[in-house]
Amino acid sequence: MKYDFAAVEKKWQDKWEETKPYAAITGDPRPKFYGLIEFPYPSAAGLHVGHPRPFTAMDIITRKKRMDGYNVIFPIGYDAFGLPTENFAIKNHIHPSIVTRDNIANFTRQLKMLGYGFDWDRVVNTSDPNYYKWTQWIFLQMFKHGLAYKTTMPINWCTSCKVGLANEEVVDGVCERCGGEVVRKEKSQWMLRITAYADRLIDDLDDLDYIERVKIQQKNWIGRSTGCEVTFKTNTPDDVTVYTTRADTLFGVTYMVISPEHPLLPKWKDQIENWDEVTAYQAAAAKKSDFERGELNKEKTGVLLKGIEVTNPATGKVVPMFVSDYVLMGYGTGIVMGVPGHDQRDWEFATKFGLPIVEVVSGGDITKEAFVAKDDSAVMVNSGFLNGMTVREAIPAMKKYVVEQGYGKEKVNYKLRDWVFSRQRYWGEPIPLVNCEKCGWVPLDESELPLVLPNVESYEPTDDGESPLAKMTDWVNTTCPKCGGPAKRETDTMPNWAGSCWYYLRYMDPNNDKAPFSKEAEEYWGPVDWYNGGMEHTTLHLLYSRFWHKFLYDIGVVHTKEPYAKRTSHGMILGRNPHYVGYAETEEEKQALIDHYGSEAFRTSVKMSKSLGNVVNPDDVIKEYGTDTMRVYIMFIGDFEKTATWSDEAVKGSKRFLDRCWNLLELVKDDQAVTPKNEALIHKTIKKVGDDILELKMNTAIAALMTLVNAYYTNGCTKGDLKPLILMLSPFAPHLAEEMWEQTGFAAAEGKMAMQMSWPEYDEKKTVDAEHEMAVQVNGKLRSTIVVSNDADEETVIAAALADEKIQRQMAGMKLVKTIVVKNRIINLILKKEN
RNA sequence: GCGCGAGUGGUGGAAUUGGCAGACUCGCUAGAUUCAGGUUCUAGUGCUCACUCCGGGCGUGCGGGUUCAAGUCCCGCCUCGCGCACCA
Repeated sequence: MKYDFAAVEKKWQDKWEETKPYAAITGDPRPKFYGLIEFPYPSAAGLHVGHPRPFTAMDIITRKKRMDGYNVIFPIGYDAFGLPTENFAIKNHIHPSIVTRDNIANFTRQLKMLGYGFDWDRVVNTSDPNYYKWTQWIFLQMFKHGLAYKTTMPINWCTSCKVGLANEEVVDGVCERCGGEVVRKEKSQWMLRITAYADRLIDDLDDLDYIERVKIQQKNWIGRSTGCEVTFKTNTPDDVTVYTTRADTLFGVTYMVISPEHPLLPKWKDQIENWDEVTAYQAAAAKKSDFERGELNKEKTGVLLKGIEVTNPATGKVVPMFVSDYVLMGYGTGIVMGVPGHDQRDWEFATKFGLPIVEVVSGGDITKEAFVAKDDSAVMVNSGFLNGMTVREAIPAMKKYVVEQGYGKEKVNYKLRDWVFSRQRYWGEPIPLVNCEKCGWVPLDESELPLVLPNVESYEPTDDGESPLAKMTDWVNTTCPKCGGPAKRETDTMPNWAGSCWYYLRYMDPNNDKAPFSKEAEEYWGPVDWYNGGMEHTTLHLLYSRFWHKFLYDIGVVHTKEPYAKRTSHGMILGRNPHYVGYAETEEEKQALIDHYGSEAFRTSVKMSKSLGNVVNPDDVIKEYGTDTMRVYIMFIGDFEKTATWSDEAVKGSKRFLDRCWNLLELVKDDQAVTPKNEALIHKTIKKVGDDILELKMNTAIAALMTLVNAYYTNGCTKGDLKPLILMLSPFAPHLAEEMWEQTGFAAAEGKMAMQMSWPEYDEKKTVDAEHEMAVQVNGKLRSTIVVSNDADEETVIAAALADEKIQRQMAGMKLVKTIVVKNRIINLILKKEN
């Protein structure tokens, strides 16, 4: 009887739809387990093969957890606001809400087809007013607590999307989403004060079970550094303050540099003798994009500020000041002390402008390059009272001196900037604030929420940088909730990251219309026990939502400091590179590819993309092989954390494995006892598969199941053998497992589906074979193997090894000088020539 | 440049504390089953020398080292991927 996957999968999916075995029960006495995957953005293209990798993995984990007796919540939803939908809507003249509705319907169909154990009664949609009402509510709480503020600042403006971007959304100087050119534009923007949480976002990582590279990346992104500010006197009415982490090098300062955007420059206009030259430099710097300015290895530029003198507080010496764009206005104080002996950038600048280079830390050759000591045990020279100290000692000594003398203070700095929270686009949450001439920015009353996104005629973005909502004068003109006077609504919308900051909380109580979620639900389900998602969200969504959660904790809305107890990450699924030179059939084709693509063509696999024609559609795979095959293959493809390349060929192996499982039904003996020859392997497999699932090693778990099935074919198979196999198969291939469970009569006997059974138990003692094969080495080289009983002592084992025929041959003319025995593994005999 | 990770057969990838390298796949070879096979089953498959048999040598990016024993540990390199990037 051939396995009819299409009919069987449909049958069980219908049954699950009807009986809802995946419903999560708030308040249930069983221990809870909250497994979370990043909810998809419902694009018009539908699900691609990248989605099933993390989804299937968490589906398997949550199924295993259910079998271990947990009350599991495994929810799904849609991150539905955002630019691609809006752009698609504009292009096809369909309203974004319609596009979203259709895309969600398609995603839902595909996700159901994959047989995931989601609780479909908890679906959330961030663009639903019942949802974004609470996104707006949280924003208002932030506003009331001073964490949201409006300011005019240069922002990253994507010329193609016509929208402002957060720093995190600019990659290699272009828009992360569309690759469009990003320029600087002065705009009045809503900002969220994420920097107020910088320390906690770093420090609280220590107690979390996140994979290390996520922690490291977040720490690096926040970029905390501890140093001090030092104030220098000038010959102007203004002192200048610099930030440095290397206070120990203060004696090595030979010049100062100020950023071209620094507000002190215009103040000094009359005192700067070469003002024309300076303004010309400022103009040139302003023209460059951030990306150009940041490009390394380019030659340093700058202009001496003639007439400005700065006094080094440590030495009392007067040094010149320059303006140069290698100093950033956005970090530190916008003014830097130049220590060319011990900072490579300063060294390059000083070399170019012929400035003196002083050695204050010994150990390098500062005529060739700056000496930046790798460890802090280098010794100070030419540094007054610091002489003879190590760098390690000198830094605090100088800090102390600076503070005591009143020259400055200790200071912590961060690379993290506040979060640009406005978008000049239509398809996002309206910001629930109005601007009153008298009262300024006033929040809507909470009873007014949700502030619904109005229907507009034209939601196309504008070149002037105003939101499409700005044209809706009826909607924009309103009254002030405070004084009743005329006021205007904010017309920018929130970024698409807003809705995803708290969706995991809404899942706990998705239909609540009195609060974002009930206290009981949050106290029962929180925090998320295991969250899997892409590395690309580490410094975006993951950081943002930790920030929001901490704020909610501070105002008493949630009971945990952190939203996610554990975070893992999956690797990308790549497609075959059709331009890989090795795939070319003729020499001419090969040459043409090399000429045309250069080194790029040498990669065997690349990101899937429509233009390359290497996109794999899950629908097609499921149609040809079935859902269970898709699930097993995407897990078997390789190490979960690493990138993997899709192979149509290899899918067959998973299909064949499932067919072999099914075909066991034809040879199974109607006997509830376990076949003795299979017993140890069954116990070993139960242990291994169970452990592997919870370590995300699905590939080796499946390999172990394959080994077990192969053994059944060799040793024979009873119903007693089949039972644990079906149960172990159930998280991976739930449809096949249920069908086999039913066909073998277990379903009737147990009165439950396989997925509702307990995970099979194993006996540690029975995982050990009665006999072991041991390797016998002579002088470290494998020469033979012997079989010994499990409890054989060392003497017996050595005796057996020496009695072995092959070993006997090795022994001729040799004497035994030493033996090493590793229990159940290896015997190493050290032989020497007999003289 | 800095940070993180990875280099293992024709292929994807396995290998607890250092303990038989290549589990499990795909592919390939041979045989069986089948009207047929893009089905199924059985056996084989790192390279190489010897193949009548016993067997020998070499093998985890490169070069050294520690050890009875190294894919795994140490030192020095190379290559690739990802992240950050003038952060003072």
